[in-house]
Amino acid sequence: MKVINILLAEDQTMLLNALATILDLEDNINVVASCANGKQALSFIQENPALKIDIVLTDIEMPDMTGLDLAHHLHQDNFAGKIIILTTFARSGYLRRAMDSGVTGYLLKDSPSQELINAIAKVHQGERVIAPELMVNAWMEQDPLSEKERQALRLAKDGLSTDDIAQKLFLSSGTVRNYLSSAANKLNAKNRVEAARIAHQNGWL
Amino acid sequence: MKVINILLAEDQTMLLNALATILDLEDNINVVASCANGKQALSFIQENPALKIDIVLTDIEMPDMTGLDLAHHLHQDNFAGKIIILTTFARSGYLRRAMDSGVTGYLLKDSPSQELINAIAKVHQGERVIAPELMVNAWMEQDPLSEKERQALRLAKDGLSTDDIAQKLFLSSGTVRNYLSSAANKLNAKNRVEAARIAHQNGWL
DNA sequence: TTGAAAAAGTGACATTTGTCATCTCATATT
DNA sequence: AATATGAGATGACAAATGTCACTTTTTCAA
Repeated sequence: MKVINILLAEDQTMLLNALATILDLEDNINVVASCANGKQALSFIQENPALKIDIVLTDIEMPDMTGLDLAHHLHQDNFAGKIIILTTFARSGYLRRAMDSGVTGYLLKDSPSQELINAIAKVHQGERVIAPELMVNAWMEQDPLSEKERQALRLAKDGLSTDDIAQKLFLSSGTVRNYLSSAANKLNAKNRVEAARIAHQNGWL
Repeated sequence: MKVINILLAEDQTMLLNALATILDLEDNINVVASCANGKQALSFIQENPALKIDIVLTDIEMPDMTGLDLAHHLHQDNFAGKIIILTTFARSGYLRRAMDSGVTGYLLKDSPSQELINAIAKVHQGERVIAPELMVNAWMEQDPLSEKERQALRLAKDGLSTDDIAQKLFLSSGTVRNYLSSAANKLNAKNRVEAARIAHQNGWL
């Protein structure tokens, strides 16, 4: 029987350990590395070019380097294996970015662990596996925000004042207000706070 | 050897399944039930009074009923077993409420799975186990918010306007502004958004 | 190099939010 | 009955935010 070599990247140690254990219980799966973030995973892969890694299974939101950034880097390096994203969030923006980075599997942490095991087998055989929750509104509308609007929203989300945001972004406060106003407009929000919430929920921040 | 009977409550199915699997691998641990939220767990316990459950291991933030509410109910019902909280967040407000509900273990999902297994053994022997990250600022300052301030902040966090909040709480908009103002004051925040963020981070919402 | 587009800034005004002193009214206290 | 006490309301003002038309500056391709 062919063994599938897997690298894990997940910042929640409890889940990382638990996943490593249950995957290793499968006799056609071999966990070759457990990493706490994208940077660790990327380093490991680059420093062990001889090691055959069939699948990288990674979370998205992690410190140092996110799973999306990891996928992006691997894609550019022509990484030979497949990439599966395992995340809490059914955000269409995340899925889009994942697809753009050549990801072939996107599962939610809400699904049963057996589904992960099935997905690993399918992806290894060359299939795509996308959690059904995402297919629904996946191609809804894409991120309407400009980069500056995104940056301003990100700061506004934490309650920074217009002036504080202006300082951080090296912009005039008037410009910041313009950006936030247009962002709220694009997202049909009544104010910057609601706009930030909507953008965040869609994976646009 | 004495077997420890455990009930799990965790809304993230992947983690729930994985934890159930690795705990069942331990030969002195028996997972008697896996529940998706506090309500399910409470029902199961109430409907199976004959079943001996030594430990309830529960997440906090879950739909329908949180782990803190579950602990509160069990405490009032004089539940015979121990309760261990397993959560992502090191929020002092959560810990305080947990302690008030007779919880004897509080672990973070950031810690390795082996630590959970150790904690289960210790708690079963009557010890308390609190994640060290919590001890640091645990008794810092307690929740300074009034109930109305809390409610107002919760709504303000999502970007509701003063008037919207007033409607939902059946208060005049002036009163809402007073509450939000005094909340921001208590939390040393510059505005309602920052106040909501601080309160949320401390587990006060 | 020039001229259209994009990015950033300005100014004016309306609306919302923050602050605070004060008022009302129902509920306890004695 | 007299009086505290606290939740909620009000009004006035300051400050921040939202909106929009318009100007200036930068960028970059023809």
